[in-house]
Amino acid sequence: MAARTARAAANGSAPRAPRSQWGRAVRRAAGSGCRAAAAMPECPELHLAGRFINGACGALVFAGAVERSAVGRGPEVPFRSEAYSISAVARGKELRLTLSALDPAAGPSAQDLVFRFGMSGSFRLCPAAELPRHAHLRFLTRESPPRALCFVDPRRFGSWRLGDAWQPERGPCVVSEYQAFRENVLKNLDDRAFDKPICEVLLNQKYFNGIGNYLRAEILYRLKIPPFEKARTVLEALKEQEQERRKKDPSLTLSKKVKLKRENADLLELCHTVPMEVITAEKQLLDPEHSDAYSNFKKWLQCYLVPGMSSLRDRSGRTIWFQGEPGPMAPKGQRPRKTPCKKSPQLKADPEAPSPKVTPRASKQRRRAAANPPKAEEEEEEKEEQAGQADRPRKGRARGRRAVTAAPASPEEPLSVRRSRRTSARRGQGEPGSASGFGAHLGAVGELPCAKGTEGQDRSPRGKARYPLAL
DNA sequence: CGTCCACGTCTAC
DNA sequence: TAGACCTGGACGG
Repeated sequence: MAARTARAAANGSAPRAPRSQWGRAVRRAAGSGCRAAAAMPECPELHLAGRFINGACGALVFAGAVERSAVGRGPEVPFRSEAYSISAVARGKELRLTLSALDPAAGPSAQDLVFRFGMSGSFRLCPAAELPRHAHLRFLTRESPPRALCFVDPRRFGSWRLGDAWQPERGPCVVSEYQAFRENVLKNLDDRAFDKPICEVLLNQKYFNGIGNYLRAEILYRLKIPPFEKARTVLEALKEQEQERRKKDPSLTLSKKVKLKRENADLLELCHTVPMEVITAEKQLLDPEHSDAYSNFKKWLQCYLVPGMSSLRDRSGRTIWFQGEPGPMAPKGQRPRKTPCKKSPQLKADPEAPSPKVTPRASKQRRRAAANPPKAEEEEEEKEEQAGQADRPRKGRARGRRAVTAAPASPEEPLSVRRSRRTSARRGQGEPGSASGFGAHLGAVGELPCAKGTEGQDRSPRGKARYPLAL
């Protein structure tokens, strides 16, 4: 596709195609008797996982013990019952499962678990005989060919803990506790946390529980807020706006107020409504009939991973996608990378490259620490029978599923690769295996609440800055 | 085959 | 504020 050829064009620095683990997981699940809650773990996905579990498992009866893989990053679950049900509720980037014995007289009556999904966690319901790889926690149904509700997490950054407590440091959920979330932010603007650029603060789960990397880009993009504007500046302004609005309101009818509010949503409101769009839209994504989940999601994205947008590394090394000015607190020494617009490569010698020019070195390096002791191979999965007791046998390469590459048996090979990240080493977009690239066939989207309006191509309307601050 | 990148926390200098 | 923690897909050579 054009975007791909455009690749090296621009600055020779276009971010690479989206790694579609997500789409893959969904498609794979759809094709194999598995039902899946989509992964892309930010709060919409956690909420959808909860909805998926309540919907797909609400009527199921589970039985026996909870199985854990040898490498899962969480404790054994000390619950066993001849018949129990499972329900779920999400809060920000956490998901709580409640296992409830149907006959409480017969043993432990309930057990709560709180999950975090890391970068790759998801839940799936599959035939127990066909467990997916990396199914680190499994709840088995009592049916005759049993099925398993699995917590699947290839990268194992996810985890679970026993008990019903949410992580105490995390703030109210942007989706399910909007008012509390809003107040928590506005009441604490003197916190040093808000000294940072808005794009970095949006990832602070103490205040923005549920926002992750794709949501922050989408939210800032909607308002055209420069990502490296100071957070307090942005949010204080919003406080005043709120009061202004309140003054004018009395004269308006309720429906007008509602309309006004929707059309002038501020940053904190968007922290609620943007994730809500995903939750609403993804009814289809969870629907196994809808094999098109991933491409629908891609079409929904207006900024994150979108060709034509700029990107920079923030101070924690995460890529922030945006359009227009990066803002005053942008890290120096990085050129904003512009991804090629899908059509013509026209290499605009990146017009806006505000200040930075110096040192082409990126600030963040991913190093491969040699700290990889020869890992004891783990079989995990199917038969890791005992091994349970061992407090933490982790650290293995989980090569489940025989087949392929049984992982080099060479414990040597410290893998101490130093990764120098050339700022320029990024490539083009394009999603092989998916007929529709970004921006293609927008007409087909149908129901997706695409605020952009589906005026066909052109994802970068470069238009109206809604950002109220003088810069 | 090697390199780069990814939806997120954590803890150790 | 660097890393560590992981797997795996895409791409370049």
